[in-house]
Amino acid sequence: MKPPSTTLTAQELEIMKIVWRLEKATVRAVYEALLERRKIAYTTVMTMMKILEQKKYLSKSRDEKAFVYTPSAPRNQVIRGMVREFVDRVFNGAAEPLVAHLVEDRKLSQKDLREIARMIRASAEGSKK
Amino acid sequence: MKPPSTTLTAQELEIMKIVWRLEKATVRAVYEALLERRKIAYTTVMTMMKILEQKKYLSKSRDEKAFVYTPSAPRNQVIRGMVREFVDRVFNGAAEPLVAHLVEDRKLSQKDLREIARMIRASAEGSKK
DNA sequence: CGCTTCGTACTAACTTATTAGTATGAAGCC
DNA sequence: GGCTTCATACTAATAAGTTAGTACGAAGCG
Repeated sequence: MKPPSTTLTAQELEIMKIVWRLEKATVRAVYEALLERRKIAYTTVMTMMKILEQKKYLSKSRDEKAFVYTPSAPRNQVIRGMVREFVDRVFNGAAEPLVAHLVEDRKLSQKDLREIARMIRASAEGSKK
Repeated sequence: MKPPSTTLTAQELEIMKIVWRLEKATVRAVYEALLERRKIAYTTVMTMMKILEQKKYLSKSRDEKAFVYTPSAPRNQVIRGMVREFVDRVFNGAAEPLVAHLVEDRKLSQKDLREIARMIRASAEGSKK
């Protein structure tokens, strides 16, 4: 009785990004957005979106001619889940080493660093009070 | 002429974590370490380690009776690659939103936050000079 | 020496992911 | 009305990942 898989694969995430951006989209709209990046068949997109519906990331409703898909959960919530899963899988749940990697790898600009420092202060305030 | 796949899957990473910890290991050693967590067959571990050798994450050398596997690359380097891939795939290369999620999700303790602040200062020093 | 243990190589079964083709029906145009 | 367009449902082919069984040789033991 286990829910099978449920995590977003790389290509599923690509599609979700598009639907989040458009807020709602038909298969055709997603197909055309994807075409700008790579060759893909219309039916392939349809299959993927059907899977995303099964996985509960999208829900569909009929509108005139074609189905319109909308995200079942906000982007932030889903991404947060992916970050959690990644931190658990790679760092056994410890987030600090991940940030250490980002800092060492110069993935963060000076502006980013200032922004993070600001968030840290805000977070410290929030949990102090 | 492209190298097929090359990324570490979840179970491959589990094995790599063990080998990194032991520094070098036979199939049996990894098998026994894995058994503490879950039921798995000896030959399954062997197959996985053979795949890891093909993917160039492990290299083997004969020692007395059995093969001894050693990591081909240091842990930090491989993990850094995984972080990069994740940041690219999920955040289109932007690391700052990832940290924002960690902060919002309270994944970082006060101690972590202080440590990160320290790293940020060190990084600022390093790039300033 | 014959039997058990340990190790490797090879093979296999099953699952999930990825991509796309075919069939079919509704809608619109000339 | 017949042809093209667009949409869905169903089917399929391939690849990758996961797990493990079988065959077989070497080593050690009683």
